[in-house]
Amino acid sequence: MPKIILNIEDRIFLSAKELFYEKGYEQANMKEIAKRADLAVGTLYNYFPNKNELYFSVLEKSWNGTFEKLDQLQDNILSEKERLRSSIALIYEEVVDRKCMGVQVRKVKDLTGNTSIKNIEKKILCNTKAIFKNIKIKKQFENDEHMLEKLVYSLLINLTMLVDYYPEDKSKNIEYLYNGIVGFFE
Amino acid sequence: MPKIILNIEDRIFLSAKELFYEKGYEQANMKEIAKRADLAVGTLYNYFPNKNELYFSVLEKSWNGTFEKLDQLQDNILSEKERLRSSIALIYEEVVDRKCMGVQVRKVKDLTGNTSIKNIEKKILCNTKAIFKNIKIKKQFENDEHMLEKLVYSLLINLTMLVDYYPEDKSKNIEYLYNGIVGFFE
Amino acid sequence: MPKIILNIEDRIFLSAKELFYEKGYEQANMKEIAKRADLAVGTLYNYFPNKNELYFSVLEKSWNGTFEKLDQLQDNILSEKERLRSSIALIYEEVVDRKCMGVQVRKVKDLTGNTSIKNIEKKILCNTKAIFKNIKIKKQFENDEHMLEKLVYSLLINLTMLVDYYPEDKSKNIEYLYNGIVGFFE
Amino acid sequence: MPKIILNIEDRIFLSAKELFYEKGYEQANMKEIAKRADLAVGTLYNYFPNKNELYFSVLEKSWNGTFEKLDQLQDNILSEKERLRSSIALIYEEVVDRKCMGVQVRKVKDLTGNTSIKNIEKKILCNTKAIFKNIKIKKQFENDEHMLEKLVYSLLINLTMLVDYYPEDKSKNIEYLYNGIVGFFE
DNA sequence: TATGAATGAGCCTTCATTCAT
DNA sequence: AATGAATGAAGGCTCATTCAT
Repeated sequence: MPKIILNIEDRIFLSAKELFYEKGYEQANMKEIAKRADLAVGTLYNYFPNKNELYFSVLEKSWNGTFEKLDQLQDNILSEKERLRSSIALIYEEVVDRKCMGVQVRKVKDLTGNTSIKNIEKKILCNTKAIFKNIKIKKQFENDEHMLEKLVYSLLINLTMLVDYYPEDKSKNIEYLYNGIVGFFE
Repeated sequence: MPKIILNIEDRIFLSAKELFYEKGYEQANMKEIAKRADLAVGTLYNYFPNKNELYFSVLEKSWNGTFEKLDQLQDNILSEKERLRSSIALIYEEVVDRKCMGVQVRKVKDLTGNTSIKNIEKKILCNTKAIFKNIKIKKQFENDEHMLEKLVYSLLINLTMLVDYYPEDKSKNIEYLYNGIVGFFE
Repeated sequence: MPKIILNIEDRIFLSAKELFYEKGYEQANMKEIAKRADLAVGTLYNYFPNKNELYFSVLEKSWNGTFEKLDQLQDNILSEKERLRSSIALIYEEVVDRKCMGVQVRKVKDLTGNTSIKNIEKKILCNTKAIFKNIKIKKQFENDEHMLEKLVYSLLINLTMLVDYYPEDKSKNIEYLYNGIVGFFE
Repeated sequence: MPKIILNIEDRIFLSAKELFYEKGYEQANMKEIAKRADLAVGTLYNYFPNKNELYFSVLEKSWNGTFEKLDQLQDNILSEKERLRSSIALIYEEVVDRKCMGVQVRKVKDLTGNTSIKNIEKKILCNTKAIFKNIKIKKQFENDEHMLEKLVYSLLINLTMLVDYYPEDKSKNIEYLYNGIVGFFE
């Protein structure tokens, strides 16, 4: 298989994604991101105005790819529960293979006055909620208006944790996630 | 009620706990920790060799308090499920009221070569596992040897997320956490 | 009136002059100079070896234009004092309308080891001195061998200051400058 | 004479004043200011929040010293013209000996939104104007409402120029400055 | 022992200059 | 000859840590 030569923006994207994923926002630094992308620091700034926006761009773009695949999946002719399981499996693989970045972004500095973070979260929330479409929540939880949101956040952070702590357990992890969710549905 | 005069170590502990909790490891800085403890920066270094170890000490001590209370709870004469619910409620209150610091510590710098983090995680794991004592896991999950660990981590990160995102929902949040777990038990 | 199409060198000259005049040497940057000249940065370097020499070239050329006009003025059949007043008025208008760059160039970086600055100053000095031709200095200042030079520098920096601080006061400013000088002549 | 050991603030003040004087705002850099003061960069920031405010503080303090001496001079029992000459001589010596910083501060970046510059200029203007107290302007200039201001600025920039270009000419320079001004008075 | 000013490595960012196209 | 993306040295500033008092 021929080695794919990435264009510069993709190289920055990949390098930044890896480093933000490995070290988190604070520990990752621009010099190292540039180095890993085999570029000079200045070049990063031709594509992104600063570290903060690079972070959010990477975060968003990294999720956008996942959302597209998720969208396609929702059109499949599967039972609701089967679709849910497949969706979880898909997100799981995305996080593992593409090192999708975390959801717990609240503690990251946001120089735009927290609008960037809020927007990204909203988007992630919105897109991931779709996997619960047509599934009915148990009566006892109907009075919790944030139920779906909680399930989304819960799914995502549990998934991140499992990938991080038990990287070998793929199928068991997916089963775990699925089971943690269906308990809330009829 | 007389104001309790805390000794210096406790003052550092409290101040550091608050700031690490509010701002996270990176954004919290030693000068501010000292200031809030009404001490000089140098004094911090008489009690803790550096910021990193201060962080881990605070993290550990902060959990130790919770573990003690958790221990006492396990001796109560309650049904297993009731004990579980109470335990979850207890941890929830600890995190909210006493500003217990997070579990997701993997991304924090660890100058000891990650031994500190590992140790603390092990301890948290071990102590929290106790809340599942005598509860039987569903057959279908018996082959997952890390099941209990996963439940612990899951409980703790979900709890942190709920406290962070839905601070007003206390009782619903506890119900959510409880339900997310019992689904794995018979 | 047809738009005059300037050649590249003139476009650079104009753009650079404007920006150096508006922002000073440090704050003006090559990218913006290129942009205003509707050129690529690289093109600037085909005409001038670096920012520093561009600056001095522009400075010199900018004064050359003024010197030519000044030269023509000296041939007029006017009384000495009238010629002096007209010369001052001419320089004043040059600085205002054509955004002639300043004289106080000593504090600007000079990569040539200050030879460029010295040369330009000498030239400005020499050419501006001409406006004092045939005018006799008062006895009491005859022993100051730099008298004429001082008058030139003084005229130029005062002029710059007046244009900068009191841009609305044109005729009063010229009167001020004239009066500041004639006091030294018989 | 014993070497005076300056306290840190004075060392910063002196070092910064020298460098700003020699190189101007842009060319002077914090590392070098620190080095010349035999201090670490961080120390500068314990005394001044940033380069910009350091500059303005130095500028202001540097003039304040001069103003005090100027004040004392105004009380002397001298004729108006003699007082004027002495005042000019005093300012001249200040600029030479103490490397008083320039007045032409307009082109310096002002992060406070130009309020700092405006305030300092106003102060310099106000204090230096005092040397013209009780001296009557010639009729022909009475209609120029900025006359005194212009004379102040003019005096100061001419002085700076003379010190810069003809450092050896002290007494002739003072004579030049005096003469350039009295021409505007009766 | 407590203090807090001094330290300086290290970070983000800018911008004059280069060079492959 | 013109282009403009890539380069990387250099600058301002922060903050964990030290150490003289």
